[in-house]
Amino acid sequence: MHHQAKGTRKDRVAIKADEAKVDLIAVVVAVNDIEPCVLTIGQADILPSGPFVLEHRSLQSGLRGWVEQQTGHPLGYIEQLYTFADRDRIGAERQQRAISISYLALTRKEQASGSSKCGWQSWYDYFPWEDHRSGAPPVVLDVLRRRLMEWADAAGDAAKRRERQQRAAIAFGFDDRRWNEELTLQRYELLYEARLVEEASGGQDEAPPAAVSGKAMVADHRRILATGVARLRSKIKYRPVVFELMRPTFTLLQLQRTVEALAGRLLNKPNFRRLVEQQELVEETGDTSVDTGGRPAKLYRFRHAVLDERAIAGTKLPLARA
Amino acid sequence: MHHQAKGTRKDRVAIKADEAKVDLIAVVVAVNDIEPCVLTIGQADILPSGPFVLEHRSLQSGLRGWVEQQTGHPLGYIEQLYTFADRDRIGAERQQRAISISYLALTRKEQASGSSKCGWQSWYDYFPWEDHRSGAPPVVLDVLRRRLMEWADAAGDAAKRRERQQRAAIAFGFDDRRWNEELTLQRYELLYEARLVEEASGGQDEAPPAAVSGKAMVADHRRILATGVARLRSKIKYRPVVFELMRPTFTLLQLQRTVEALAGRLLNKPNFRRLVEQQELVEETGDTSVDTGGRPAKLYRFRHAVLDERAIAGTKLPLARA
DNA sequence: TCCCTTATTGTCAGATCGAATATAATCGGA
DNA sequence: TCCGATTATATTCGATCTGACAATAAGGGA
Repeated sequence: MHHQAKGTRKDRVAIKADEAKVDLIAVVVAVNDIEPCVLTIGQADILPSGPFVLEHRSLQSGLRGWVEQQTGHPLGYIEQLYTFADRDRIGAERQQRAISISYLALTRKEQASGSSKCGWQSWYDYFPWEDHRSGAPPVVLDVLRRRLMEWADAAGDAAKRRERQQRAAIAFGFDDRRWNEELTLQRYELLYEARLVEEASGGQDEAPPAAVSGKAMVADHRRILATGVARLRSKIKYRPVVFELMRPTFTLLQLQRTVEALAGRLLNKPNFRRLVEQQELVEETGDTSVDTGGRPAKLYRFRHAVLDERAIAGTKLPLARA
Repeated sequence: MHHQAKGTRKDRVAIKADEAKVDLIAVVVAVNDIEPCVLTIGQADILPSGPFVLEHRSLQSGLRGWVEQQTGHPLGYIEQLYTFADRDRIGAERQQRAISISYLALTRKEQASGSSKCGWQSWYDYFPWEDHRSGAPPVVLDVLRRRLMEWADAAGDAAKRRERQQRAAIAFGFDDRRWNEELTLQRYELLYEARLVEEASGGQDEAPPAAVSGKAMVADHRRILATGVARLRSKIKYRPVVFELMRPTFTLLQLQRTVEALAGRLLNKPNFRRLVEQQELVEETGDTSVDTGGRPAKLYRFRHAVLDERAIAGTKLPLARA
């Protein structure tokens, strides 16, 4: 659908030469007990992906096809993340554009039919600084903080130094600022800019700290993963998407642990209960769980009716600030 | 970046044949006084767009180029909206995919260098049912309501009828439900599905009501516009993007009118003031406005510092519920 | 039975939000 | 110049929401 108000006709000629290769790429998320996981292939450094071809009915179905073929895992909920235009890729014979359309998908591990080369990897292997469930990880953040300050000090003028310091402080919550779990992407991009992640330092350039900078991924996959994490952390606050990650029935504590795993921070139990219940997101099944010590917990199921009733209105899960 | 875990090599062959044409398309928004406007070309039925070609450094710069060329209007703030894969377009000689990457852009009308064939058109010419600043528009909604109920009744079984009724009621706030201004896209899609907008009824099919179904646009441009409206209505609540639409200095009432124009609903004046001030989004210039009757209003400017300080944290403009 | 663990319910103060009211400043006309 | 119309700005009040903490309930094991 190309409309020209004015301009020359030579564009018409250019169009033929400017076709692009379109890739679909998936951030598939599941949570088991307390770890948020992403589906990977290869050496746990590649996100499932493949080209969008004519056979595909739609972008979504193309994505489902590739993920299922590469990992044997059928997808449920999916949503578009972002579209990147990768730098002119080296097309052997001629210049060509590569477009990557990324998606976020939510499932449960069990749905996997024990297939081949796919693996589930914890988010926090790639982003060790993102898990604040036991407080801010001290070792990791101390190292990163030092390296970030060095990076800031290396800037040209004083204004730039201050700007870098402030950016780092906001993103990572330095100087008794509040940690904001939604800034995952900004944090990764900051570390990239400061060459503190492997992907940024062409090779062993400035040798970033080992266990603190996280596991690297191919190309820009880790950045896409960060985009997915950020999106999901934001979305669980106003849409009932967590339930895509839950078993058909669950206890409220399991639900809470799942949210906490995604958010990377702990919640207040009574308050969590209150909000889930007063929003009527769940209903009791009547059963109780076989639990591990302590009083048995009631089992709940998601009230699918809310999807119709409130249709995307307001469904906020409260994330504690403490 | 195409990674295969397994699968045949024949994909490699397919890739060459499966290149796609990529289009960039822009929803450019400005507000003057009290009307939210979108930048159009043609008979006010086309959004600025053009192919993404090799000359473009990036998607964003490509978009800026096309908009500036077609409308003479430079863009400031832009953000990606959504990527569509249009149904296999009729490529004359061979099958080909068409990908549309849509963007939302915010500017001010004055920045236009009085250029050629472009025009600003009120949102509400395309979506007359979306403007609730003087209450729900009675004529429009009454007609739509009747037509939607007819559509619901035309469904096969009773379950489907009820489901359609409920969807319509939620989207449009029937039966003393609350009007949710963010559901612009759902409402348009519902009307499309019910064939109450011109784009859906192939030609003069079911002749939708004239002034109530709004001005039509080419292809799926009106749907993209609806996506932009919905995104912006959502975003102004948690990011200080309104200021992209304001002059360098403004009164608080002007700011409020702008937000109201976008949201399509009225706000409570003291409360609006309170939130803007307590979030320190603005600072006084010291001047007062030459106004139209009544006490002169202080002039404010946006505190650009908040962009650094809070970096995308929480900046909610309160939209009244009444 | 006591104690430990976890579930579930309840309370309370502070922050927030919506609505309404009160005061201030300017203009235009009597 | 005084008055009222108009708009800006400031303040108050009550309802609701939120976060933090405390209290009670129900099971298992020693």
